[in-house]
Amino acid sequence: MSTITSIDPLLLLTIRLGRLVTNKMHQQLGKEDQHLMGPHMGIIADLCQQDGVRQQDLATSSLKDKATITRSVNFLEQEGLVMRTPDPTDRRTKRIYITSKGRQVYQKMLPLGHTILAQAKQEIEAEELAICQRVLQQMYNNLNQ
Amino acid sequence: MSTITSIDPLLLLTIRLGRLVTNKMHQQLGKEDQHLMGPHMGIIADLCQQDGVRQQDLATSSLKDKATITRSVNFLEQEGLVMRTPDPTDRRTKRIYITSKGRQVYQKMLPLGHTILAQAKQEIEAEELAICQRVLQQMYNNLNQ
DNA sequence: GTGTTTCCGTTGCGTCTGCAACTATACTGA
DNA sequence: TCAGTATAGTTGCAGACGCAACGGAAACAC
Repeated sequence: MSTITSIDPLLLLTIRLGRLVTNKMHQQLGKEDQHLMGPHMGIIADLCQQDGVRQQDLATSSLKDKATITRSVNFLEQEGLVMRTPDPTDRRTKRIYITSKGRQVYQKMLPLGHTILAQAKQEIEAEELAICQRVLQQMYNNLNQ
Repeated sequence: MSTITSIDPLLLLTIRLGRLVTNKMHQQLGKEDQHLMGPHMGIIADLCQQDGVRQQDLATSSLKDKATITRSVNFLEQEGLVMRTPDPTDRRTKRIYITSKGRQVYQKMLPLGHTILAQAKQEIEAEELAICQRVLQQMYNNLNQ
């Protein structure tokens, strides 16, 4: 992080907003669930939308290194939230499936997330939110070519 | 990071955009300067705008822990980019000043940053960029109360 | 077939990070 | 004045991360 985000106010905001949201989320979780929060939950959320993907897919969608994904999946597998199954046609790859316990945890996190989001977006017009999202997406695409 | 950013597309974008920009920045730096990039440069950028602040101030402005700032300032001091001087009226605090070498490094990073920013913002109307920034700021304020 | 290249996942290593505990100093109120 | 509290910075510790190197498996060349 940093250098460039310290130059440009818009990008600085993106970083700060992300940090702030994460902190809020963590505060409002019960002690027994805090160890589940954090970077691993992004994978759970991903899997709830598309199950049975490869670790490499999770890496690209989250913009993290595949090594990091390996370790996250290790953790989630130990916690019983996901399952690793070998791909029948390609012995290199492993397909990741979410378990029912994994879905439960996700359902538990969702309302918390929605509350924080509602607070963040209050008193902002829907149209302006849409523009904001479109601009960020465009910037991302511009850099990602 | 994550949980919530995986739920909300706008917040997911903020995280991804920040990561992408950092990666780009790092790619375009010469080998001998890459070790200067990274989280420490945010402090340099901060100091170029307001010199002689406390470490705690740097922590709050960057939303990082004061322990992290301590270690960053250690690094920057070793590299000769900043100076720690005791506060004359409060023996607990130390004032951080940027050195001329620090300013030089910052001036070196600036054009690189502007290039990447120009690429990111190309073909986006100024007005929409302004709206985007305003929305993010508002969301930040909403959460930060 | 064999050799080369490419891809998936794992592991080792170093860096960045926050939290908690600590020291030293400043402040506050009886 | 003195006890209690708050604050600035440091350090130990553990978690998360990326990069580089590796092994196994596929794909492609010839």
